[in-house]
Amino acid sequence: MFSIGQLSAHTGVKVPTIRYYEQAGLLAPAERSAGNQRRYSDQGLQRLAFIRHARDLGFALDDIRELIDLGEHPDNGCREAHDIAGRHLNAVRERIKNLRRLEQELRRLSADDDGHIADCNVIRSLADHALCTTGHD
Amino acid sequence: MFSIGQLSAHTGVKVPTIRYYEQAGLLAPAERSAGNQRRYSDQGLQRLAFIRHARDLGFALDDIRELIDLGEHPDNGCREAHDIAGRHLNAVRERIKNLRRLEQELRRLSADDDGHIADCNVIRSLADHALCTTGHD
DNA sequence: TATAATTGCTCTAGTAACTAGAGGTTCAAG
DNA sequence: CTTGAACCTCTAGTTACTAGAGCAATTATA
Repeated sequence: MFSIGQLSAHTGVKVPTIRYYEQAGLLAPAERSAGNQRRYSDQGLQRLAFIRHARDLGFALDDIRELIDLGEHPDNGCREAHDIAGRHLNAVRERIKNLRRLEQELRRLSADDDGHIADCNVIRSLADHALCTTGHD
Repeated sequence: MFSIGQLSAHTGVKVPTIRYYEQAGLLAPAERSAGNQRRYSDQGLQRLAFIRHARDLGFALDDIRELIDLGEHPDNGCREAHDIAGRHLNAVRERIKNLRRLEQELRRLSADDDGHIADCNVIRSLADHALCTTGHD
């Protein structure tokens, strides 16, 4: 049995965040000690590690809730789990594309200029979208 | 002079968002009509376009506030503006790197398997970080 | 010009995913 | 047995908006 602090140390998830996950319904309400402090089993640790991992991969809490549900009903095939992961993969690819365009323009925007604000590329480029070559709309 | 709706149409920024920017101090309080409705000049439009563009590029509102300040004090060189943009560029590159790793793992995780939840890659991989090859910690 | 439809106003509250703080209790070490 | 760290609950703050209530102004049509 771990205290919440030990669980936190094992998973790298901060203590208030663990409590938050519980009240958000991602973790089942923990057992309590005689003095009302949370106590966790290995199972609780597994569950939190799952959540942590999924969060690291950028899954939203709603998605994670769904994945947990799927994992607990072994009969329902895993097509849905793949759907969630697939959706997320697409979203990630979109984000990479957008960030690449963005990187380009930021690089251009950061190009050296002569140090007078009136001619400052950064300011001017932001002010005048017409100067923008990458079309990020 | 534009109404807030026209400004919105011109810039693609939603009406409540424009009001929000005003109360957040990014836009100067707009002039008002006899009946207390906001009226905007070309200047207001320029400013909002600036904000919009910077937001599209992912700058935080705090950064934008700072960039606006810099743009309004022409004497202060533009080194600081470059600093902000540079910092942001680094952050963007970081994010791209992370997302690439993430894409890899998601792709692996989405690989086909046999449709029984007990053996589902998605669930299993999320549950057991040891299966993860990409080291996203 | 009268009226209806649209747009605008302010204010409050909700969103995601936490984080921080107040004020008090329990636990583990010495 | 006492001290100090870790724990408890609860409320409120964060970012960048978005949604809704309830009412006022403007614009278009009759």
